[in-house]
Amino acid sequence: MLSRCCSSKPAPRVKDLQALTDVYAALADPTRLRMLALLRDGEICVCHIHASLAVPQPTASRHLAYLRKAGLVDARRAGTWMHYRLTPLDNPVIAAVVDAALHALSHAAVSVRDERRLHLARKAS
Amino acid sequence: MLSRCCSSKPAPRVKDLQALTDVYAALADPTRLRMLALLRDGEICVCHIHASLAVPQPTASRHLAYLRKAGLVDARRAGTWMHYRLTPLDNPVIAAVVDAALHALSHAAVSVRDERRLHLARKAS
DNA sequence: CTCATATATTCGCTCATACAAATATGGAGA
DNA sequence: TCTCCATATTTGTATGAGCGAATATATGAG
Repeated sequence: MLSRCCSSKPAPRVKDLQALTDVYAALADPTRLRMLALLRDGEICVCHIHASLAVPQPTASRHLAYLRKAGLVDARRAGTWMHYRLTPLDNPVIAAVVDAALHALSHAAVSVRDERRLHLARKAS
Repeated sequence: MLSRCCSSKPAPRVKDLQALTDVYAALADPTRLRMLALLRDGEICVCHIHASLAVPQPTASRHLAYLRKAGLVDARRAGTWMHYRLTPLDNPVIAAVVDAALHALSHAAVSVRDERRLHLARKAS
């Protein structure tokens, strides 16, 4: 049987599976996973994201738009630059899924490399 | 920075992101999620799966093959019947991701309904 | 061997997404 | 206003997954 867990919490719900499958679809791409891993430490502008991941700028923009539509990231304009950050998720069930992804990403070698490039890019600017 | 967690464990690794994105792609479908939720309680034969989910048999078979190729389920033949069960995952990082999915599914109303139909189907046979 | 049942695969189609390249938008500063 | 730079979107194309319907395989019974 589906065990009754976290019964003390305010009854998180996943009404239908659509919300869940949308999140998983957003996570099912290496470029988007690398972006989320980078954003773990706070907001980053698009220029640094596409430099750190070494992907073309339109590609970065498209994937960030995808993540934004999926509700996983927020954007903030500051002059010419757009800064992206992880969305604080209100649904604890979804939040746990995303946390598991971020945790898994911390074990990926490519994320460590991306982060190193991010620090270099930030120092250079 | 990507925080150093579970440092006491035997160094789980995600060499490239392919393994991770494959898992997320497998999870990005409502039928497959419902199947995994059902399999949480142990192995089930295909006939009960497609009856519980109320999907055509070829659809059930196709999605089960997908999950098997993704390494999330195993199959065992017993005469005419095929019994599927969750694969014990050796990679703890991947296992945590799947556990998060199963936990999320325990909060989905549709999973509760599927499970009820499973009990009815088993009683009837 | 033949039939019936359980499971798997193929076919034809549609839709969504990925990419590269080009173009458009929008703010900053001269 | 004009121009540059950062960012976003569009276009055209290719790939891949989903489904329903039909068909194929495999096991057990007679």
